[in-house]
Amino acid sequence: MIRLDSRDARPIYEQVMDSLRRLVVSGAIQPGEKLPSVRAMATTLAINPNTIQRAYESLAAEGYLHPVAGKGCFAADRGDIQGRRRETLLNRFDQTAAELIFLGLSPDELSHRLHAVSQP
Amino acid sequence: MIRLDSRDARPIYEQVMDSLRRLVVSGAIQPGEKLPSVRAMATTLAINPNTIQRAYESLAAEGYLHPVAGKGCFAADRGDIQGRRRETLLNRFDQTAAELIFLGLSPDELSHRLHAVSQP
Amino acid sequence: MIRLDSRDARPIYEQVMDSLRRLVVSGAIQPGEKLPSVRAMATTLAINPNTIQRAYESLAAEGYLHPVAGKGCFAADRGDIQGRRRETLLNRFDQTAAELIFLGLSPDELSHRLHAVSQP
Amino acid sequence: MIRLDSRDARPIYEQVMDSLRRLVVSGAIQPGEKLPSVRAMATTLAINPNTIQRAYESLAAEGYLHPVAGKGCFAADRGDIQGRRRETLLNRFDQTAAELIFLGLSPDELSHRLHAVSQP
DNA sequence: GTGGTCTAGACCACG
DNA sequence: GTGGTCTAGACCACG
Repeated sequence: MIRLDSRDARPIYEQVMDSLRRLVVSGAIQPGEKLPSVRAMATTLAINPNTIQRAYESLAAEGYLHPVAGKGCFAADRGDIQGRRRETLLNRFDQTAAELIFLGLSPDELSHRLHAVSQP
Repeated sequence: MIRLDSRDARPIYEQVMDSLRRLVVSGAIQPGEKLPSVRAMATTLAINPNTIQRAYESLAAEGYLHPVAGKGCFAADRGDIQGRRRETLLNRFDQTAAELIFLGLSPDELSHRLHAVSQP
Repeated sequence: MIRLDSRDARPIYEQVMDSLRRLVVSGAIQPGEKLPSVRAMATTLAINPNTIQRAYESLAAEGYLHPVAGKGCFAADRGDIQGRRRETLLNRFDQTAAELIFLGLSPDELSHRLHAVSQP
Repeated sequence: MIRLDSRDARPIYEQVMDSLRRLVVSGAIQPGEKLPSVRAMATTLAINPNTIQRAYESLAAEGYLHPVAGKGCFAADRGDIQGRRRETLLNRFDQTAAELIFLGLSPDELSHRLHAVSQP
């Protein structure tokens, strides 16, 4: 489920964060579901545990998961995800859309894409 | 017009690239228009010329501007912008939209935003 | 016939050289034919005469044209073109072909291209 | 393996790029193989690390290698090489061939060279 | 240890 | 004057 790409210039912990967010967004990981332990995931991905630890901490800061001492990390409910993350995404959405429209795509085409994305 | 944010984790040359792209996309910089010279902009922003040089080079690789040795850098036409940039933006658009929809925004709300963005 | 491209990173005198070589190679300029004077061509292309002068001198060094004092520059016969230019081209040919073959093109495909090039 | 020629008019980073491309094309460097670190190669060639860095970056942009921060640079697979590089080479191939044919070489001679190049 | 970024300063080709 | 190249040296993130 989590694929690391050595050709990807981004640091590994960011790739891990991105993969986990996508699994949550797609429903592959359900709210309240327990995530693999830091050590387990580090072993599976053949990665330094510190790297997974950092990804988990950052996702917890965003509200995507919440750690329970001695029990592990659990996927959060949508409502828990920080407003700051939403702002970041809305800014990115506007800027990306503006540039795509500048490059010749019509708002209707992009609208179409939106509905395709929302009904997978 | 170009604002650098020291709290922004991204490197300076990327912030410069982003600002310049936005100025082109918004029409504040017109196709064919001459940009400030590497040294002029470096002085204005109180940044090392090499850093501006790098931003200009990367924007040239994307097709956003074309340098003419001895003359200066000029904003390109939309048609000159590399297809790879478009793909990057479409991927970002889909992922950002998917996460926003997961966070509770409806496709219709995002559609509204699209049209707001396209008619400034 | 000679088109300068401001988007081309190469210096103008090289672009001029390249255009003139191509005109000779294609037969658009015949052996012995008189070329426009430095001043005439500079005016036509809206370029500094020094730039044309440099292109003419370099082409003369390669054997592509020979200047006649007080008369102008004339296109040379094939036999006059320097052996050094031929060596340069053969090296470039081998290297370019090797890389194309590495990238997956077959020698036969390239052979086909050769014959297409030779019968325009 | 990498030879720099001070008489060569091309900048050092391009000479380095050319040498590395040739090593990859010839198979002396295999896909996935690790290249010397930026600093190691800089020391070997008695060149500033920034110059090597630039060569590596440009080769990465072409798809010839991919850097992994903290790990090193690795030779890519053929499939990763950008299509733009292929177009550049095809243009160069056609022009070089056209000029060689103009200079008296027959397409058959060049065809022979192709097969010699492909079976080293 | 490795690549990524940045500064400071220099010289050159082009036109 | 302008962009292009190069050197020297520094600090940082990542793992």
